[in-house]
Amino acid sequence: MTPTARPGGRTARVRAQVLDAVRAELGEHGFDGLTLESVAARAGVHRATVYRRWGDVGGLLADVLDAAGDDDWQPPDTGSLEGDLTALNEEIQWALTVRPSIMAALIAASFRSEKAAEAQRRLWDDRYAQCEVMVDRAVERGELPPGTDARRLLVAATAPVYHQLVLLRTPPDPRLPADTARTATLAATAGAFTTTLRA
Amino acid sequence: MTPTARPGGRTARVRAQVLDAVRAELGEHGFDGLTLESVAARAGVHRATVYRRWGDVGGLLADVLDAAGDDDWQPPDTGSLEGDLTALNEEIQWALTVRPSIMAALIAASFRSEKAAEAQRRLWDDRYAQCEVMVDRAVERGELPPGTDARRLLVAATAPVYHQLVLLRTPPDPRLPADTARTATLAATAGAFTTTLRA
DNA sequence: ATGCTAATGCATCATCTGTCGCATTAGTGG
DNA sequence: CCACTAATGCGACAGATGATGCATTAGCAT
Repeated sequence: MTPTARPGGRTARVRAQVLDAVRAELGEHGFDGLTLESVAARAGVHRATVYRRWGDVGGLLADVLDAAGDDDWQPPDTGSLEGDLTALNEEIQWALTVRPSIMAALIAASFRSEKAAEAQRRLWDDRYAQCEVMVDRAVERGELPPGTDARRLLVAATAPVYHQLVLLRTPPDPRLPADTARTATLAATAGAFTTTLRA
Repeated sequence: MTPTARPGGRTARVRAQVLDAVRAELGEHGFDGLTLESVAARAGVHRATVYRRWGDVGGLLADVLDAAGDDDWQPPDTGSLEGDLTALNEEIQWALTVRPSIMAALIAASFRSEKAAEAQRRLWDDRYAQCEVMVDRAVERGELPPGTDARRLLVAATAPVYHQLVLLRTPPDPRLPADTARTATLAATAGAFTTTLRA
């Protein structure tokens, strides 16, 4: 949006109507049933407007994510690395299984829509960067050796959750977040992610 | 295919032409450029035939996978668990980055096509089941404690590779397969995947 | 209030995706 | 060889997706 854009009443109202419609359609019909036409109809907004402003389903989902505006999200801080990773994985599992799951839809859309892929990338970059503090705290507490590569640890801790729920499409298992967190913690404690231990 | 189907000359030839065309189109235009129309045109086969027989792009990719017929695939056997997991991850990394990557395309298509999703599921079930022998061997060698959950270990060892290459879309890193294998091995050695150690 | 223009609605068009009835060809068994 | 029918080609159609020119409405600055 350029500085001359009009965020006034109608523009904002259209956006709100459309994003509400996305959430409603996604909740009722799932990702497969989410079309630009159905969103426009439900929002009472003209198709051309939706195409012009959001481009494709991926663009819609990306904007739903933007509108959620989790700017105040904080990484978990439970007092232990394993607790932090478990809490983080619980959040991820929730985000992927809740109905409607914007996250799951965004991932699915990202294979077809550059807008969705970009939004996905930004979100993950932000979240992983923010979570690095969990690793810093663990090092300070003496739980982890200094020089632990935070990003690699975080990916190792969270990837199985995404893998099971998104790629393998297995039903959510309530133990998955904690199991995966424990695995990563054991590996990290053993120095799996320290850069100084690798020649 | 029912017992009365005709795998005779023309039917087999059409299939071969179409599957070759899929590979060629995927290699030249990527997943985004892969359409049923382009495949039919390139194969010199009528669109209606391709729709009838394969249904959608996912069906085409699933059949390419079937035709590859890796019935003789064996899990790696390097003499150590870490070596086996590293070799397995190298194969996965290769399969996801080679051009044309049937695997990457199948994953992308699986969010839109039940045929692709089903083919994906079967392939993963088969591969993970076949790889369990790697864990059995490690237990026999005394590398792992008895009662190690093979599936959980294999998912933990491979999920970061898929996560980085498929979901995060990061460029392939030649150290990724070995790093990830080492992480899973350290965790497994520490008992992360033993069912008896968890109350 | 007026002028300017961003944003939206409308109607229409083009292209893509998916399907279907009919005709033709190919493969099999007797 | 003939009969049967699975598989394919053809042409046409329907609906979905995406885009566009023009008209209208809305938001902002003066």
